[in-house]
Amino acid sequence: MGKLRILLVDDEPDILEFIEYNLVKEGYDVHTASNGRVGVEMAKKLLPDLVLLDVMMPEMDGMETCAEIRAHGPLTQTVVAFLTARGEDYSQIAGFEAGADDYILKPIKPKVLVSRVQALLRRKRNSGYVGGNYDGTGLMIDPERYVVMHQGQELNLPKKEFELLSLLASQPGKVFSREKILASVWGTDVVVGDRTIDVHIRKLREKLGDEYFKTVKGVGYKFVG
Amino acid sequence: MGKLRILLVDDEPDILEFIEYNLVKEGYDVHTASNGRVGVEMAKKLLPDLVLLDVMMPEMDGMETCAEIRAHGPLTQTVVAFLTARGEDYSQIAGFEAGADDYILKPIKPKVLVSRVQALLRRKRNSGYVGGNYDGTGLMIDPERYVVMHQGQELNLPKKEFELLSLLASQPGKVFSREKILASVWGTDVVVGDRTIDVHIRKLREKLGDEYFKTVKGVGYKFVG
DNA sequence: ACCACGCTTCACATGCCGTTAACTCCAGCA
DNA sequence: TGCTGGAGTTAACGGCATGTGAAGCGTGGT
Repeated sequence: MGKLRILLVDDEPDILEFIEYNLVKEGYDVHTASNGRVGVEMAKKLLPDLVLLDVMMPEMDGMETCAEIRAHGPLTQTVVAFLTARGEDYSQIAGFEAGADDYILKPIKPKVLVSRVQALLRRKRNSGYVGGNYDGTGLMIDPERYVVMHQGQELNLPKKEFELLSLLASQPGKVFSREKILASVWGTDVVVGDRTIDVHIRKLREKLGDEYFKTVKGVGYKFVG
Repeated sequence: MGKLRILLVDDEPDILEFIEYNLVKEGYDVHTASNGRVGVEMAKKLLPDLVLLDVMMPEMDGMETCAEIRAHGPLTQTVVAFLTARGEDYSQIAGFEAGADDYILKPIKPKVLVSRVQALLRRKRNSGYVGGNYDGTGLMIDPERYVVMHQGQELNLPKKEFELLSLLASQPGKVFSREKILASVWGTDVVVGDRTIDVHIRKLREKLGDEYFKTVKGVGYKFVG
């Protein structure tokens, strides 16, 4: 699981550079496009996790770009946010209707931008911080470092256990069927016995506590944060 | 379907009145509180769909209020958004970390406010489907998490009961024949005795209340929201 | 070569959940 | 009133999905 990819579309080079600088500094994989047309093409190839779109652009504006992105199947999981200048209130309205998930107000302040982006990506896939807080009671999964923080302890999990945990915790509360789990963690072509998943679940329960993993008989397992 | 309930918490009467006016006009069921403490109490009773929280409040600020709301089980489905004045940038950061779903910038413009609120509630509605209504007496079935919310309580139903409930509640008022129920929940090839459906219906009646399930003698059962 | 570790499998235990059977209840009908 | 058929109720049974401990098996490091 690599860095989170962000696609940035704006026609003003200064803004592109400014935002890119701040997001790269935070460890994101940032790509840029200077107009909507190119943006859509790049989005289709990159499959970014987040697209930041300037509303005001020549040739193809943010709304239109957003609509095209929304219309492309593989990008349904992508979060789209608008960059908009103060006073363009109607942009906000139309933007939400066009399927935007959020908008960020210009002029952009680095801290706000980063916080907003983090919140959006967290909302998309909770793979980052699970359990809601940093105060030790929760669970924090770091897919980049392959490390789990639990009650202030750094825990190194074996590959399969980590991937299983990541999957379940990516959408807390959601039930994953054994089928889905197998397909996602083991791959569709691998064949393993019935009890394999149970055993891994048990190991996670041993290491992290019983309360995190709920069995839904006949259906699958779910992670409860 | 009842009106969507919104709880508004702010210490400035002018703002309360202004926002309330605009939201009531849109058909929402708006309640107000003038400080965080009262807000939390009201939220627990009302189980609103959306809470709008001013960040700057005496006694108990928005962040704290949000944390308390987030900590209350029955309110997990509730969307929380902050109202914040321009320039309070750090509020935004802390706000997202405190579990807010969005924040709305002051000064508030009616159209933006309404658009924002609609977007938030739409996002909420997409997360689970409802058999019945939002007004607390209702029932919310979440197929993804395999749970049923009932009177603010999270209910875990066994597989067959859940599927039976899902089927009946998918079209409230419609009568499903025993034949159809068997075909849908049990499958066409499985053969079970006459009383099996009755028993499951009874279990649902025990857990959710008699009033939801109406028997139509000689025909089948129907769910009444 | 040995050990440690991670992944899988096996054999058995456990307990929930679905089903059934044997009733009772109720309404319609003659 | 008694008969009849459909539905409600209850408890008990037993299967099967899952839990569990231990034992294989391959691999990579020392």
